[in-house]
Amino acid sequence: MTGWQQVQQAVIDRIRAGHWPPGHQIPNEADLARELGCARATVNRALRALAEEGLLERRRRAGTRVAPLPVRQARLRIPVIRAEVEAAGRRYGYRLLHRARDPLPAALRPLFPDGEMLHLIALHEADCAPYVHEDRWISLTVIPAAAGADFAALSANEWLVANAPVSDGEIAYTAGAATAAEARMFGCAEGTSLMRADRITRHDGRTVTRVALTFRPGHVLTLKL
Amino acid sequence: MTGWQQVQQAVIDRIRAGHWPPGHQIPNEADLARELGCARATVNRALRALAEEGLLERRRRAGTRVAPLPVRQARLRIPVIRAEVEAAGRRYGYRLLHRARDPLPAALRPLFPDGEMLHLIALHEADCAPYVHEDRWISLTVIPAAAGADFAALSANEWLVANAPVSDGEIAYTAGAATAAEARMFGCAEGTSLMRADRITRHDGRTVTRVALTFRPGHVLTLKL
DNA sequence: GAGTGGTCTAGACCACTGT
DNA sequence: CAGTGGTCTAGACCACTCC
Repeated sequence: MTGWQQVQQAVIDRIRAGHWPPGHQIPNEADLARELGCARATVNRALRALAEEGLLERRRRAGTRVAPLPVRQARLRIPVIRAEVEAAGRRYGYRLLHRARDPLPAALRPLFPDGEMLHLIALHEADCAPYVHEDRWISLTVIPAAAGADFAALSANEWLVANAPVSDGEIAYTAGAATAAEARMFGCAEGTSLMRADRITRHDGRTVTRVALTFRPGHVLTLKL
Repeated sequence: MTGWQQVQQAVIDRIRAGHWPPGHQIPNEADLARELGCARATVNRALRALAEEGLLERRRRAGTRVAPLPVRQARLRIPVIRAEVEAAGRRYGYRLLHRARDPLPAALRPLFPDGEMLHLIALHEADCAPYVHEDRWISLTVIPAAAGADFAALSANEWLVANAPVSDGEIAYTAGAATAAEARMFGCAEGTSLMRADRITRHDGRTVTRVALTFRPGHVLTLKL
């Protein structure tokens, strides 16, 4: 009965009971281990998991504290669009609409200092209906192999997850009104609310790719707590 | 040079190099430890982290496989709205607009079988301008103490994180058009695109609270890969 | 039944950082 | 400088599950 999950529960219980209020420094690992009758490694495992969840804050030498404002975190599983469509039992389609070494718009200049870029525009379809519109820029300086990839056969996303080392990035979601062109494409009224995503992927501090996605009307973004 | 991060990198390198294609079963922990010259616990730590990231799939007896389609995951830190506003250097305001034991709408009936509910409507403000509109239902069966809480002084979210044990839940984001009432509240045109969130929080399989949030125009939802 | 990952232990050393 | 968490080790036992 000395599992790390029990240790975790014991800590949670004391926080909930008010014995350890927000901001309070809790005993160090060695003391907790002695008190709970387990090895320090077990306590470490339990506390590390709680810190990842945002319930605790840990710093060397400074010790472990109860987070002042417990920040809840949710996980978003970002599916490859093809998998998302097929999981819904619909037929996936992909059409490459544009591919060229276009000059980089000024707005994106800060992201890609080197400038040698590949520009792709594509449409993902579900049962032959437009599903997601994709406007992507890929740095040929960071990923030279992209110049020779056949993006008409395989979507850029799928090619990149298999061929590009990725370390970090961000996604920003916003709600926006459909332009006239988007309204035509999705068969909706101009001004309809659409979900947009702007995704930047980096490796070693250099931007690998930036993609602007526009989802069909009614798209739902689901996250698990 | 036998840290778990080095083990992790070694595994990633082999996957990238194509030695271990998607779906391939990789050597077991003991063999990998011997080959890389470290303890099995170190290999375990590395592989467990990669499995959490979605790059590997692990099952007892069946071994460890490279995920067929590496599902990238992003983390959303869900801030307490007050902290979000204050972090932007703006003054936070909170107004409780409605509080009553209203009858549960039929649409929400399946979520709360027991039916004794508290209904709250509130507005979060930044620099006196509407920031987020909140429409919340709290189960008094699951959280009886909520009946006596002073939600005029402290937002329901902050009260709940401090007083309600929470195990899991979901958030669903959508883009929608502003209703006439929302347009008046936010000072925007009717039909303006707004980000909405529908959040359900559970404990022990019972729904604790359900909240519908409507964000001011231009809200950006940012996630880190 | 046997092989795999999941976990625990006791001890040790290291890295960081507050004082 | 000293105290804390971060990590590694070698060994052990257990839980699950495929064969």
